[in-house]
Amino acid sequence: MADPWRFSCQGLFVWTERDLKARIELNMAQYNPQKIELKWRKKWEKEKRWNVNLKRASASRRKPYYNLMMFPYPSAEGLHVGNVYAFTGSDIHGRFRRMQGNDVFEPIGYDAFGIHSENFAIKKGIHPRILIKRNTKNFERQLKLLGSLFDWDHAVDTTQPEYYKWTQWIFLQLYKAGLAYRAKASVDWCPSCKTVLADEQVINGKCERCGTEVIQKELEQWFFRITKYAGKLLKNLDWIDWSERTKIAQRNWIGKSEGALLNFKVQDTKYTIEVFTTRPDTLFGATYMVLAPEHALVDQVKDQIENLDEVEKYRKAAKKKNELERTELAKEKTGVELKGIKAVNPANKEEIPVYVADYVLASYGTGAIMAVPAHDQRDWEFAKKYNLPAVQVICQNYPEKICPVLKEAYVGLGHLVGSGQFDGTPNEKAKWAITKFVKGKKTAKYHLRDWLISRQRYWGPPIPIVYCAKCGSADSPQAIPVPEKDLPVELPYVKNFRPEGTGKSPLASVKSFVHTKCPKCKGPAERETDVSDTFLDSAWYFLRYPSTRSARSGKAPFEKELTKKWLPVDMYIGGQEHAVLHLLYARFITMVLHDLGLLEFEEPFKKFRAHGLITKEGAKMSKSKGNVVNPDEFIEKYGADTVRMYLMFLGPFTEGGDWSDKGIIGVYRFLNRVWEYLPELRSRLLNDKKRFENWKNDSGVSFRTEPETKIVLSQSIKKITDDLENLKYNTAISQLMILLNSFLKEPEIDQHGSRELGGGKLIERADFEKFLILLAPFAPYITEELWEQLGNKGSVHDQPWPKYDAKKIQQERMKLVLQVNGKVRDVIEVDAALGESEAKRLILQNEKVQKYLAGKEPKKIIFVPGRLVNIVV
RNA sequence: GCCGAGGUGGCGAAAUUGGCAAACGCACUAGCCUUAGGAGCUAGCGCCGCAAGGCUUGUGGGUUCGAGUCCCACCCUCGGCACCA
Repeated sequence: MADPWRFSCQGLFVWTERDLKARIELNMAQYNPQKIELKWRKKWEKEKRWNVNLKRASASRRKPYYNLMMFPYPSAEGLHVGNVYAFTGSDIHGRFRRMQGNDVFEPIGYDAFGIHSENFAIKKGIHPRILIKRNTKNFERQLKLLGSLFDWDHAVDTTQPEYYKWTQWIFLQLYKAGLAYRAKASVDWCPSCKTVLADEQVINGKCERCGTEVIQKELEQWFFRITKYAGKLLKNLDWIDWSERTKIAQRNWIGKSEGALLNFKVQDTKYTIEVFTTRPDTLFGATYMVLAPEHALVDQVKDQIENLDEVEKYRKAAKKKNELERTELAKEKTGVELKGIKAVNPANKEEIPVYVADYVLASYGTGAIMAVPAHDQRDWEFAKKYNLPAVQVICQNYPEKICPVLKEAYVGLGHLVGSGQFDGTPNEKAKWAITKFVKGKKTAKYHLRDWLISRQRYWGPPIPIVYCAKCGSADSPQAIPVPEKDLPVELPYVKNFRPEGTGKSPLASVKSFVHTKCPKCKGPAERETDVSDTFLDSAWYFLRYPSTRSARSGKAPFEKELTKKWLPVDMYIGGQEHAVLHLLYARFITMVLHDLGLLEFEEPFKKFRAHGLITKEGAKMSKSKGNVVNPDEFIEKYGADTVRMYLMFLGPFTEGGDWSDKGIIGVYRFLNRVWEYLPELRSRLLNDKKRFENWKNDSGVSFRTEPETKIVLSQSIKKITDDLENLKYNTAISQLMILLNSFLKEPEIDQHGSRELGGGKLIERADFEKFLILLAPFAPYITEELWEQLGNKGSVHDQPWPKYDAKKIQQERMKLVLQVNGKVRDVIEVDAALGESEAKRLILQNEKVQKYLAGKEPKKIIFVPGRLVNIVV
């Protein structure tokens, strides 16, 4: 074997002059990332270098590890730096796990359905099918530059019939389980996107996508009963290993409140008003009631309302208002009394008036409230305006019985007053006592609403439902699910894919699509023309990845064996912005499939970590601001290794960072130094070897002390390993820089064989190899090239993760800080094992310290082993 | 209003969790090298001060031998939710 780096005695390496010359020539060439990255990319692609055999991956030796990143939406602009940031951070984690001995499956795909693609297609006048194909191709090219572990054989595209067939199949499973239902409801409608939106897609009353104010529309829509899972979605948050921030966001979104359902009889009718309240303890203070304008009771007792005209006018006006107007912060509350209608407070049997007012929402609780002006600020304001009495029933001064006169609602703790037999009870305790007293029901309500999945758009999977007038009636045709064997319901190619704003999808005008046969009675029937929400596509894609190549991929969405082996996902990395959308929906769908016996787990992602945001000059990147960083440009200039490392170096991965076009040069310089270190290492090993031999022959002394570099190396292995484990890539990179600097600074052996008498200092080839291994997850290309140039067989990426020598981290000598009254006065070098008495002796002797003591007697001396001594005077 | 994250040099940021504040890098300054440099190398670089020395982690207080880190009060920035009864 012509390995010029043959191992020799004393841990040194020798090689022939001829070999050395060839190597030096080769390596003197400048670092050319484009060249080496192309070389390895080609090779890796050809070999499908990172693909794992999903079936064969065995738990016995290499454990399967499913490393998932949020799949991108392939935009026309191409890969965003934010994408590169997320994917690199995730890939480094995958590479780290791989080197630690796991079989890592790292798939990628495209979330290509949805309004964003469609809106862009409309703007450009290009059909989304053509556009997405183009974008996807460009994305693939860019993604391949990054040097990630992607398994391209398992790529997924949500717009392909073989994928959305199963999205539709999932809809059918939910339908069969009674979890998908159609209902007429007042829903959020975006006039610009011309479609309904899910609750989660309305931000401050505006459309999440285009920022247009949403309006309310009464439409018949498909919903998923996610509220049925509210309890479980909330409870499981207690044990899943997710970023705490994300969990809190989900908890807030699910928004559980504990309270009671109470019934108020409506005088002279058969009706009762049911209210939900979190404050049943204040029931004696309820002086009126409020119904949401949409509340059914208004219609039921119409005949008895004396001012029906006024009431109807108010209801109509309320209906016209959009969400924003209705929830306007500073807005004054309005309402109308239902004259002639009285309700009875079940606690004290008093008759109280009933109002309709739009500050009460139909969509929460029961759509009706009991108003307690003394203890609720909103009720207080309303009562003040309409001269309604406020009766204080919670007193903070109990038992003094002198309650301060209220200037606003008192919402704090206290004891009950004016509440009959409950007087004197602490209010928390009174809650359930009063509930019981009036035969109410303790219950919990959630902020979470059912997931509205219908979209009146073109670019999505058609909802697999057929409406049959014969099975139902002409007025209300029956909804018949498309049989599973007839899936997919293919999305037809439609020339005019623009939404009309009629409340119907563009598919409604495609006769060949709409007219079909009823699967049940075979009579003529019409298809559902809405498509489903993009978030349904992405709610299950991670289940599909492992199974795309399986023989049964056409027969089942995910194969049992593969799913068992690879899921749930071991690590999921993605943006915090999906905390309540995608992540909640994915959990919900997984839970449903679990309950249907299709999955063995109910939580899809064992571990989730949210990465931070990349900004430019402190601002979020956006086209309108013109501060978008194009990763292509920088990859071309500096190479992917540099771009990867620079992004990770910016700041903690979980917090993001600020991109600077200038700062990237620092990392590029670092990689250049790494590159140029190789020839230096060679010449140095040769010189050191010769000098070492001379010196050894002369003196006969052997090495005693460890070179500084060895200590730094051990410290670095520990630090980098810990940092990778915690996604602290920025400090891991700084440690790699420190390690290289340490190599560069390590003095050569001088002519006498040693830099210092008796202390040989040598850098070994193995040290540099360890450095390359540590660097490999961050910069996969350059490390592989240098690994090869070192004459090594195999790949740096197949090396086991280095272990460190715990003993070497502990230095023999250490710096001891000397303090007087907590202020540092000197730092001295001492033996690491220094004891307390010796330390005290040293500090008292110290010249500088004595100056500050000024002859005063020390009151106390504190010794912290391994760190400092402090004298208190 | 509620929930969350944060405030450290000119800039991005570190700080083994209570023990040398500013690691690592960018920018900057000086010198070397070079025909040249938006290349490389060496050194310097929180603030005040000629120096000795003093001061410094949003503000004010506290605990401690010792606080960027813990406690109390307040100010500011960013993100999310928001008439949720």
